[in-house]
Amino acid sequence: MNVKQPALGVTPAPLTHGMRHSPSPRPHWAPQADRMRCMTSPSGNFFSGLDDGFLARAEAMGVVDISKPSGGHQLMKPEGLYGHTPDFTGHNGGPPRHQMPMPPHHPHPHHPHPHPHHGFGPSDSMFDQLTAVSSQSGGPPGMPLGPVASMAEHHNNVMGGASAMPGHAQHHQMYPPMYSGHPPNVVNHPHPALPPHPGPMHPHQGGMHESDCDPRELEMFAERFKQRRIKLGVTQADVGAALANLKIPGVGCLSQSTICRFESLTLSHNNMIALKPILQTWLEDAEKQARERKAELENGLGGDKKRKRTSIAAPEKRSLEAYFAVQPRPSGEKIAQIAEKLDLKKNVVRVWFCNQRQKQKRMKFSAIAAGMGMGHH
DNA sequence: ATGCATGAGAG
DNA sequence: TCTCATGCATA
Repeated sequence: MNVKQPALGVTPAPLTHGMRHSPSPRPHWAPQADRMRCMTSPSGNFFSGLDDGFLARAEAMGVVDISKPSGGHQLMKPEGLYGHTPDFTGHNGGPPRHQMPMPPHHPHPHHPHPHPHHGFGPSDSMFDQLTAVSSQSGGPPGMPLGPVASMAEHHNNVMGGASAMPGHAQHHQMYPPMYSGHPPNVVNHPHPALPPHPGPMHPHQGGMHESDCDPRELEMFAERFKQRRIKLGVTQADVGAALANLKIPGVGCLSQSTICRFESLTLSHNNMIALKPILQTWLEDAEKQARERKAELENGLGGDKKRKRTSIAAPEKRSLEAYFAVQPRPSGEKIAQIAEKLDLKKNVVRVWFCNQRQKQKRMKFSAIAAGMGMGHH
């Protein structure tokens, strides 16, 4: 039932266009130093020695736990059989949501999860093995992208800062396709030609300004958005589903996850910028409707197959983190080696690294703001 | 709220 | 094969 629709992405090209050029004030998402431990050392490529040395050393340090490749992972049961589960998320691939700003949904409980971050301190020897970290991906760190291929291309530079990471200067995909992931719920139509630039998004939200690229601005918006959303009694999932009702070309619905990430600023900067106008439009629309309803009152009127999710055990995860610290971009071969050592599927390891890299890049304004000397909150 | 996964687009 | 946007499933 909840078939994924090959819809295009949510973000209509123009969405992001408008301000693409504004010089990003600064590297928005400061790479999290901690994790960014991609040290470099004169001796060649770190992982090259993985098979032997690295692992052994890491293990010795208690960083890597090779001793128990106890099938580091297990697949979780499809059904969320936890006796309980359903919090607001319960209706995930569920039925289409009702209208928009709908009825006040119960506030959702949330369990804070402290993530104990293991402070594995790779020894020097470990790092000595690494270095040219992303030599392959090559681009000069901190550099905004090189090849100014197409017009469209330079658009995505709003965040050239992305290249703060060693191996990230490589490609910069164009903006439009941005949201072309595989949005299951996105109910929009492939919108082929979207004017390259202007006509920002929607009449509703008043056009984009450079301020929209400002991390602080985004942070504030996200905060306000959340508060107002809650005030409307709408859940994150509701918002995501309601987006489709906006009828904005190319914009379909989004998942609770995405809305949540938007509010918590854990999306990439580009993504935040692209989504902002959409959510802003929704918010204004929803509040308007709420007002209308209120006025009326005062006037006396009146699934299918579930995907398995691999769960990587703590020891294996620690090992992966240790590897990641040394080399966030291991080659396919290294990945295979790691996978074997940890008794994980190669693909699982590969995806883990991809996700880890992506995670690093997520916007965390708190951190950024702090780094910017913005002592608020 | 977040971990792991998918898939498009780019190189 | 990587990045990136995004989602499902789960804690």
